[in-house]
Amino acid sequence: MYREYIQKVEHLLRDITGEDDVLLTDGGDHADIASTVAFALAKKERKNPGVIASDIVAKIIAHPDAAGLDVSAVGPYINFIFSGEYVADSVRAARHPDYGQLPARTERVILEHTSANPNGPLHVGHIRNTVIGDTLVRVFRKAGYPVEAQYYLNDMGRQIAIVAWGVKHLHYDRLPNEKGDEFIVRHYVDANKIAKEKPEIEPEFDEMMEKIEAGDPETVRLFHDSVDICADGIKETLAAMNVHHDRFVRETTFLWNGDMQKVLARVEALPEAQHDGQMMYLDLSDKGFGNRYVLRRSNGTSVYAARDLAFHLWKNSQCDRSIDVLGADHKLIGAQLQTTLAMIGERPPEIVHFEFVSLPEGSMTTRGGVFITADELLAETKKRALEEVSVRRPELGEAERERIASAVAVGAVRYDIVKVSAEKSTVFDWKEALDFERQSAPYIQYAHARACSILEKAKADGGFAENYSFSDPYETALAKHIAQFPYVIEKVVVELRPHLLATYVRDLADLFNSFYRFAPVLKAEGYVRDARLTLVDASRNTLAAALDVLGIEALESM
RNA sequence: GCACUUGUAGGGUAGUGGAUAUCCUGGAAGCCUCCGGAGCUUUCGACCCGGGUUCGAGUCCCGGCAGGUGCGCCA
Repeated sequence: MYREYIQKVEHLLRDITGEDDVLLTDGGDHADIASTVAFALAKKERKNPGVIASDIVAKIIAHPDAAGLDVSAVGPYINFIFSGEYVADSVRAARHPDYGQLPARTERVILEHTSANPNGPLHVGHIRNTVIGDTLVRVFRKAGYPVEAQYYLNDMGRQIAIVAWGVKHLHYDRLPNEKGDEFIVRHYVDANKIAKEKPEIEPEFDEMMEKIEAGDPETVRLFHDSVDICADGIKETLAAMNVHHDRFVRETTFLWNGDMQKVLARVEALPEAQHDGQMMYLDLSDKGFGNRYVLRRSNGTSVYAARDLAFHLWKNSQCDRSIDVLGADHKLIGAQLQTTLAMIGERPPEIVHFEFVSLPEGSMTTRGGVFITADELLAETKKRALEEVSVRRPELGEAERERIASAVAVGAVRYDIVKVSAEKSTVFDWKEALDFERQSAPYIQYAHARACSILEKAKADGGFAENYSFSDPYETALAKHIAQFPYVIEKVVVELRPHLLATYVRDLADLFNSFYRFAPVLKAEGYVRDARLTLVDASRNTLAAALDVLGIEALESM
C-alpha cells in the first residue's frame, strides 16, 4: 500500500504544481509523507512558500483523486497522513504468506559473491562478502527477479599453484574430522613459509602455472583435486550460514574454451592496446587510470584480468543484469574491467563494493595464517547462544536447545555484518560479536517468538476474528511501519544496499515491543482484542518475511 | 606522491538538501498482582576543521586533518 500511496501523492502534486520533482521527504512525526515543493515554487513565483503550500493543499482537497489522504499545510510543508483504510488494507496485505513478494519480472540476474580463493577457510573478512551477497540474492528473489547465485572459483592462479606445490611436496595427513579448507590451508601457509626461506623454489610455482595453462593432465589433476578439497570445506561453511550458490564456475573454463582468446582479440584491436614484446596491456590513462592494465604476460601466459573479461562476457550471455560483490581492494581492477567491457561495446557488470574487516592487531591474511575463520566465529557464537538458551529454557531437551542456539548464532553473525553499511571499514571485536544483550538478531527473533506465543495462546483460547479497526497510536505506528516492507524490498534492489533491510526490521521489532508493552492484546476485549490479534499476526508474518530475506531463521520459540 | 573511501554523544551505528539528528552500548532513575524482562519508560551525551553553493547543509562543492584501501607480467 505504501508504494501506491506515495505514487498517488506524487501524481497529485505533479498534476497541481506542474513540477517534475515534487520534493517528497519523510514526514517524521508530522506525517506519513511530506513535500517541500513550496520552497522551490516560492523562488520561481516570488511568493511566500507558506501561502503556496496552503494553495496547493486547497487544490488537493478539491481533487477527486485525493480520497484517503489527510492533507495539511504546516508553514511551507505539505503534510500527508494516510487514512484508516490505508492502515487496514496494509495490515490485511501483511498477513498474506507471501507478503513483500513483488510481481514477477523477466530480467534474469546473475549475482556473483564470495568467490574467495580456495586456498583456505573463509574468514570473517570473506563473509562480509557472503552475507551482503546472499542477502542481495534473497532480496532480488523477493523482488520478483529470477536470480542465479554464482561463485567464481580460482582454480589456476599463483596462490593455487602454491597450494598445489604444498600438496605435492609436503605429504600431510588429513586429521580426523578435519575440514577440507583447514587441511588445504596448512599446505598453503607452510608452502609460503618455505618459499620465503628458500626463494629458489619460486620458479617451481611459475613452472606449475605454465603447465596448468598448457593443460598438462597431471598438473590439472593436482590443481583441481586441491581446489575441490578446499571448496568442499568452504561449501560446508556457506551451508552453515544458510548460503547456497547455484553454480560454481571454474576460472580455467574460459582459458580452455577459447573465450579468453576471443575477447583478447577484440581488446587487442582497440587503439589503447599496447605491446611490449609478447606482453599486452591497455593504456587507460585517458580514462583516468594511471597504471597499465596488463592482459597478457611476456611469456605469453594469461592473467586473471583477461580470464575475468571472458567470464563477464559469458555471464552477460546468460542474464540481463550482472552484479558482482567485491571487496574494496578490487575497486581499481573492477573499474578497469567495467571500462574495458564498455570500450568493446559490452555491458559492464554492476559492482557492489564493501570495505575491509580487520583485526585489532591489523589486517587478516590467509598467507600469513592471520585470520579468524567463519567456522570459529560461528562455533563461539553458538557456544554463547547455547549457554544463554540453557539458562532461559532449562526445560527444553538438548537437541532443541542446540537447534535454537544454531539459529541464534547464524542470525547474530549475519545480522551483525549486514547491519553496517558496506562503505564502512570495521574492526572485528569478539566481545561485540558475542554480545546478545544489545539489539541484534536475537532481539528481532525474540519479538517474533513473542508474537507467536501470543497467537498460540489466543488460539488455545478459542481464536479470534480478523478485524482491521485500529485507533490506538501504538497500533497505527506499528501498522504503518509494516506497510513499508515491500517498499524497502524495492529500495534495496534499486540502491543495492542490503543494510536498509536490517535497519527496517530492527525498527519493526522496536515498534512491536512498544505496542506489546502499551497495548495489551489478550486482555483486551471485543473488537479491540480481535484487531490487536490481527495486528500481532501481521507483525509475526512481516518479521518472519524480513528475517527470511536476511537469511535468518524466524524461531517460534527460543 | 596519486586515486578511491570513511569521519555523527565515552564506544559502535542510521540518516533520500527541509521541521525536534536514529538506534544500541555506557552513566543516572524507574517498570514483573501484567500477553515470554533477549523486553519497556525517563534522563545525560554527537554531525573532524575551514571556506563555498543554497531560502535552507550531517547530507552537495573546494581545501585541510585523521583512519582504511588501491596504484604487481598476484588474484
